[in-house]
Amino acid sequence: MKILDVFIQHAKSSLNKPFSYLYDGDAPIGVGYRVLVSFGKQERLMGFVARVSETNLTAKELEEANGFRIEFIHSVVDKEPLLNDELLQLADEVSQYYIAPKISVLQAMLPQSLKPSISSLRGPKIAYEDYLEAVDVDEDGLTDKQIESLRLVAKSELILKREAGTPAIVNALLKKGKVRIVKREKQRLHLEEYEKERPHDLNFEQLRAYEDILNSDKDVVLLQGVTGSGKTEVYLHLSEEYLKMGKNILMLVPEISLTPRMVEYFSRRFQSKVAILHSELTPAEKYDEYRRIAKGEAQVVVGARSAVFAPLSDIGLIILDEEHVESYKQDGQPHYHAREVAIMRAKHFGAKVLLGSATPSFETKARAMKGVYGYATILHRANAQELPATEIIDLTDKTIVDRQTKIFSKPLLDKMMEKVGKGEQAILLINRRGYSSYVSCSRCGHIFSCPGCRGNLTYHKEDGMLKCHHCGYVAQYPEVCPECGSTQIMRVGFGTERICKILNERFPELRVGRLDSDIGKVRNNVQKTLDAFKRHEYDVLVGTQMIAKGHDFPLVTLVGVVLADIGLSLPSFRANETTFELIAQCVGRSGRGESKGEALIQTYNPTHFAITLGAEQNYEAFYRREMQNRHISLYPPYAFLIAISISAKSEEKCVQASHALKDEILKAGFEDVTVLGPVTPYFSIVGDRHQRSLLVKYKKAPGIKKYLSDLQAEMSGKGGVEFGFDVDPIDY
DNA sequence: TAGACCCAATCC
DNA sequence: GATTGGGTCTAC
Repeated sequence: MKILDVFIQHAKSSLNKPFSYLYDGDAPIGVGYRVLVSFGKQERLMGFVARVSETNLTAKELEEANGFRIEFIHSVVDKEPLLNDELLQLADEVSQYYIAPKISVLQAMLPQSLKPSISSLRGPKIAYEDYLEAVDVDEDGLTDKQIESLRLVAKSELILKREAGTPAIVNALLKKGKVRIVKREKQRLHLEEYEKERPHDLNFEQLRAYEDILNSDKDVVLLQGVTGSGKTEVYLHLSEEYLKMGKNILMLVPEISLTPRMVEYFSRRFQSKVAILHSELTPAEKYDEYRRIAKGEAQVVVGARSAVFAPLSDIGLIILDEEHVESYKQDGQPHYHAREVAIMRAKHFGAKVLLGSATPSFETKARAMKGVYGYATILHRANAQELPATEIIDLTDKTIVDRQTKIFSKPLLDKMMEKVGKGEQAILLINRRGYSSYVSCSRCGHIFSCPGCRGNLTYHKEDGMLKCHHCGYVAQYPEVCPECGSTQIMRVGFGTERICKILNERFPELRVGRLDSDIGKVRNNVQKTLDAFKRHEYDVLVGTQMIAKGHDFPLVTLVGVVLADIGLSLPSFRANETTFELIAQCVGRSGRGESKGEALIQTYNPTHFAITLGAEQNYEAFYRREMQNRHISLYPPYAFLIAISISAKSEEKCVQASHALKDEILKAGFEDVTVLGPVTPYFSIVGDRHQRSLLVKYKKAPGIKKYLSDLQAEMSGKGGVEFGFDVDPIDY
């Protein structure tokens, strides 16, 4: 008889330990198999086998020896282990580094249909999907959420059922005959066949970088090349070299929308098989691709963050394009960073990691300067284009602001119309992160906020509703102010929607496209909008950071940053860095075709160094200057950070526990550890729990993660207090 | 005093 | 994460 040590599907710190089960069946079993088990009063849970041992004892003897009864598993789910030794070991390493429950790491590594979770059994083999079609758009007697959903369906002709709203809402609409179900065959991934293409010759600088990388004795190399310097060409030549050696390539891009382009590059260049892996594939597509890779049918894998876990073997080279981009760090648990995971994996294979960027993250740049990483540079644009002419526009000068629109300056509007008149295109960039517009009463100043989480509600023109970006609450747009009864309700601030509307009012003939995360929610819409822009169906594209990355639009000769300051006001030690990056990156977007580009940056802080140096694309000066700040205040890369979030139903308990935890850590006797806080985070209540956070800072504190992990195992869950970690947090 | 409601402990 | 059992609150 076998004893199986099993991790239960629930990713909770108090369950982050193996539970023992018995098995004496004939089906093969081992580490990396999933099993169905009962757990307490829960009849059917998924478990993941982490250890197998033989025993000669009977169930009864085992019960006496252990002091508790060991149950038999229900069944073995898999016919073979889900993960190989390399990936199992990686799961351990990631779980330890990020102080995250092991099961959460396994769940992040595997595609939906293979996750150690009971939901994976609903399987990817579904051939049909339910779509919705609007039948009757009369909104009488519907709830706000139902109206929102109905309007969405009506607007989109045919929409996936699960994208139209929660099942409860959609079912209510179905029952009332407002919408009906249309069945459509589920699309499997279709990879295009591309014509083969001969390698392009590298120019002098590219060649030198290529050789520097290839000959470097360092495992990790930073390739710092200005925007438009042809880093991709270097990636392709290096890949060719590694493919020739019989090694495989993992190619990571920061945004899902960048994968198709990269896949095309690789497919055109090599006859080798390319696989795609990212979170917007359907579960079935993802399952197919995952299996293909695991069976060794792919030599190149292209994908976003989670593709770093692709079951590719014999990896020779891992490339992270635009390595500084924040989206490489996962928001939720486990808070892993694809760059660090890539380095862990590369170590196992003896592979090389190539980090490419025009504006490297400070962590990477500092390591390259210290000689920990190798360093290669490309200082000039590939086609010897000049960098765009950049102008900073001071919005505090009221005479320069356009009276009608209030948010645009005259130079920006003039320049935009001039370019469009010449048949060229413009991009307007809005940095909305950490900033939301709101709706308020202009008589009494009442601000409409979300009853659930206190976030401000924002107005959405498309369906005329107020929405909470944080929790998804929806309400009708108010006729009168609930405080004073006034009807003078106004919308303050701006988002992409409003910018588009203002432009349309001011210039009705202008064709304006919009791209932001709201649009991005509907599958493939991002790509459609980008393609349409590329085909010149729009003159101007308004969008968030999404458009500042990677895409090549030859006709774009003007980039306007509508308000550059927003990032600066964020309460983060990275505020300057992200502001600089945004400006430098998007200035680089302009003028990639024949004609010289221009960039205009509107700001209330025209002399701030992050903005002036960003406009010049002077990374080195910015790096030197900002590194002094980091040094003085002891932030990365001069120190390591671990953010701890503490939550409890009672605010008092939460605060108490936070202080207790801080004292505990300080008492533990680590030499140079400081603990900041507790502070109240921006969203102080999530669900029905109050939140506080601590920040642990250290330069060198061996064993601190083990200590924190043990502390969590010991204290978590007691007294209704929970805590979780974010190692190397992005937004602090 | 039954039922509603909340909390904390437990799960192999 | 889900379930439960025991404690307290509350409505009649």
